[in-house]
Amino acid sequence: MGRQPCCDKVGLKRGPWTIEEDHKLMNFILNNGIHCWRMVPKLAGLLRCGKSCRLRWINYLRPDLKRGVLSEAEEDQIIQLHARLGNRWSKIASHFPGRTDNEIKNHWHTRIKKRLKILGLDPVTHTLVKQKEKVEEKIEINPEPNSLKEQGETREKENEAKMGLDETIDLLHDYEELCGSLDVGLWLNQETTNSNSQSPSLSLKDSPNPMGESSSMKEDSIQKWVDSVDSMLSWDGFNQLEQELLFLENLQ
DNA sequence: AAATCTGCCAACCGCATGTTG
DNA sequence: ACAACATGCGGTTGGCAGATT
Repeated sequence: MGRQPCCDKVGLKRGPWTIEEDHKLMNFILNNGIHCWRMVPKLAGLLRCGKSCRLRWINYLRPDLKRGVLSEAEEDQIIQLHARLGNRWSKIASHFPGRTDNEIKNHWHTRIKKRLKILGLDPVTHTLVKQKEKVEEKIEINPEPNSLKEQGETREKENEAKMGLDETIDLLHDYEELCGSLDVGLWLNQETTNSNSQSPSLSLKDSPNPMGESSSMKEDSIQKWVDSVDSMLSWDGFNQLEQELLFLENLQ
């Protein structure tokens, strides 16, 4: 026979995590580490399944998380990596210490996809779509204006479309500069082959990181964190959580 | 001021893969 | 070798906040 089930899901809490739950989970992990996620909620006194605890820790509570919006440089690197790796968010996230796959995935769907569309690029294949036709369609909205007002509106639309085109060309140029030296076409071909065969050649260990970050650097930073777990009990975020919890307790 | 729309993000769900007995 | 389970991953969704009508 195999192992025991992960969780029975009956009577388990779902939805947003409270400060108190965060505090319990973080306190438990900092004191005991992670050996088995199934046991974590039970031992930490949480009415959550292990999966939910794991997700909360990885995406929100981990002390090595980098907060704040992604920089333009990070965004550019995500585009490069996506061209190369596709939707393998965890692989992409591994190039950004302190960033989570969920964060990068969300950022991709909310920001980067739009940016690529403006560039006239297909976010999936990273290839050009017929941008010029789109602009011409926009100009053709009202081909024969009758009144002066309509003529003015038409001119406005034309200018808007032309400005959009100029902006797009600039952005496209940037994109070419960004990806040109990286031979996206070659990557795409490699990736098509590799994704079919699940080749390990794209793993962090084997492929050099274009930004010069290595998996050993990441491991090193994690090791530093592990080494300093004791002092973590006084780190800022944790203190803040503790204060918030005390505040809530005082309210009750 | 209220209603509606839009963007964002945390969290969930289900599947794939790895691990254990 | 196989079944049962744990873990990791990517897709999707629900709900909140701010913007717009």
